[in-house]
Amino acid sequence: MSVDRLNLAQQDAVNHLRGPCLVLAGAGSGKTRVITHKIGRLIQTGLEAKRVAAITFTNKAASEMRERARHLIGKAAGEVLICTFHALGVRLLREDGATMGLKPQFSILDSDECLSLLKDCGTTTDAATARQWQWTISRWKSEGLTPEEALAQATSEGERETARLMAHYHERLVAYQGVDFDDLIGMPLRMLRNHASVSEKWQTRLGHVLVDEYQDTNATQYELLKLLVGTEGNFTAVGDDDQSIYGWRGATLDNLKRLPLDYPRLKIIKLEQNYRSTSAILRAANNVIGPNPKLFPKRLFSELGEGEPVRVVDCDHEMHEAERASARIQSLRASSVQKEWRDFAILYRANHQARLFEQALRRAQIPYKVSGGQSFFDRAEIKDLCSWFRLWINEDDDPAFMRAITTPKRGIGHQTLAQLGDLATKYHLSLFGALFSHSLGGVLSARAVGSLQEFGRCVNDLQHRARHTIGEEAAKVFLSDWLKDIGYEKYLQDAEESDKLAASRWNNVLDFCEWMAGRCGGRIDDAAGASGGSESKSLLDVAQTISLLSTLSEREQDPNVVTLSTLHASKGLEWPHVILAGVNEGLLPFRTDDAPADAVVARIEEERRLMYVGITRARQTLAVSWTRRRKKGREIIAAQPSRFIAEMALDQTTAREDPRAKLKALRAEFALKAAVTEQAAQAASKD
DNA sequence: AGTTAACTCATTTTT
DNA sequence: TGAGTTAACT
Repeated sequence: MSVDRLNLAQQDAVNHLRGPCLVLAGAGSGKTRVITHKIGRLIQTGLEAKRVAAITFTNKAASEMRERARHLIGKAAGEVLICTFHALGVRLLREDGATMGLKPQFSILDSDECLSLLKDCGTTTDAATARQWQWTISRWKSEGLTPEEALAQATSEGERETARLMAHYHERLVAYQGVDFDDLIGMPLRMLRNHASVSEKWQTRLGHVLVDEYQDTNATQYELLKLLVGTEGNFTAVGDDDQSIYGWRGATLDNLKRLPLDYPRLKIIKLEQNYRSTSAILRAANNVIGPNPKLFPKRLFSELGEGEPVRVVDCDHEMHEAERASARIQSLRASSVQKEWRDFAILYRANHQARLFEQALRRAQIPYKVSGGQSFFDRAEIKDLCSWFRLWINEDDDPAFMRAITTPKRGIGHQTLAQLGDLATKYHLSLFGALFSHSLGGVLSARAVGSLQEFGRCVNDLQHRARHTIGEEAAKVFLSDWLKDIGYEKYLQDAEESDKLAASRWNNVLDFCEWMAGRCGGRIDDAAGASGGSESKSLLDVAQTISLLSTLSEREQDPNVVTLSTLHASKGLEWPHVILAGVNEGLLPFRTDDAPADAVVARIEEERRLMYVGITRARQTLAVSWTRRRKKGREIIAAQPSRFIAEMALDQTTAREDPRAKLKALRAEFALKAAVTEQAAQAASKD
């Protein structure tokens, strides 16, 4: 391994091997390179690979990190614990959760299941209020509050009500042997706090902990990290206070402020050279972030040259904006050096804005992908299958039970299940546990009891076989037999109106099985970090880790297409050509008029960082567009450009939009009108 | 039990 | 504009 391609600041960060280290890594300053090199250096200087941990926020970041580490240091990278915060939490709990009364086979409930659980516990079935509860409770949990503490600090009757609900919700989770995502941080934290032997064990095991995107950590993650590294404090936190855009979900910059206080020996290193963007782009970025108060002042610079001026594009309305974005991509791609579709990205504030851009790109026959959106594992058919897996792992997982027993329909209706539920509650059993209760015959018909128990036996049988299904081929056979058994393909065909849709869902199922089998064969990386290496695993082992995943990492090699993404989802990525759309006052920054006065300042600061993140995604060219009118609900209102546009200091950094592009956009607009009238004509002829 | 018709209401989102 | 949910119906 060589250090010669690192600049001085990067070398400092890599060579500071003992004690606490904070690396303030500006956008595009090579932070992943620093992390991977530091992993390598730690191992090189004698630390066992398995005692090094690198923690990220997303599975994607973890996979990338693992890939780059393997590239740099080879085989030893496989031993390094590279995983998300949550996967680390899972590992802590599976190993030592017994100290908290948690079985090693506990289930992880996704947010939908938590939501229905909350509806169950609460007094309303209204989705909006349930979501509100969920959000509040998650917030409290991310601050490390127990239900009792939440109740104590609640300031309104509404909050007290929610806190009581939280207690109730928690009891139910314990009964299921289930945890939600926040628990994956909160429970290990309490475990390490309350059990000195466990925290000593982990402190000894981990020789150095590196944390990526440190500015995104919340209060519980800070404490967890603190307990993991002990008083020695052998850790490297890498982050950028200017890219903190997840405050609304509990991330707090206090974690950066506290670090020098909690660790007086903290070594602080700033990475200020940007290797990504031109000076013109970077200047715009610096100007936008400038007004924010600075925790650790830094100023990014680039040696890539001045580059193209940042363009500001004003549009009449949102559809016009989409057409011009599409036209810009076409004209840029046609100009000079050859460019790929994948070199372009359109970034916007909110998901729904994607639709207009999709239309425009489709009309122009430009291939694209919408990043974010619904994840593979959120699809109903995948969740159906996962509910069975979960039941094999943990019979007491009631949400999984409910889903599995009703998909496909097997003649067991609401009434029957309600009776079963009553019985389970009465005798403090899980639904599965109640299946074979002697009292069942008293409340249900023999027929109902029969089908319930048949389901139970079926689950037990599958569970037993899944445990002994090891390796890729065996898993394939098992899964296809199982799907045939429960008649899942037929279920999809019956449930779906169009054959086409049913076929595509069935295709998802097949993809998923293929992927599961691949993991059993050990040929796919274990992004959840349940176990390293590439040996064969049983189907049950594999099933244990999937609740943490959201994408099928393997088949997601970026195809050559234009990216549409929210600003939030764009963090950490980069493109040669970026279009920042909808940069309107009221959208970016998002409406600030209704917030309480003291919150407005903090809100604008975060919005400013969001704009900063957007700008710094661009390597070579950046266009910022806004509309003179925009839709708000049902009505169309006059709109202003975002204050951030003025703050980028236009006169120095920008130039007028190329008139030819305007012409092209005009032409595109005509094409659009034609398309619309055609559509209308078609619709009319249909009726 | 399952389907349709009216009705509401819209940031950011990973795990 | 559309998705998602509820209530009422068959």
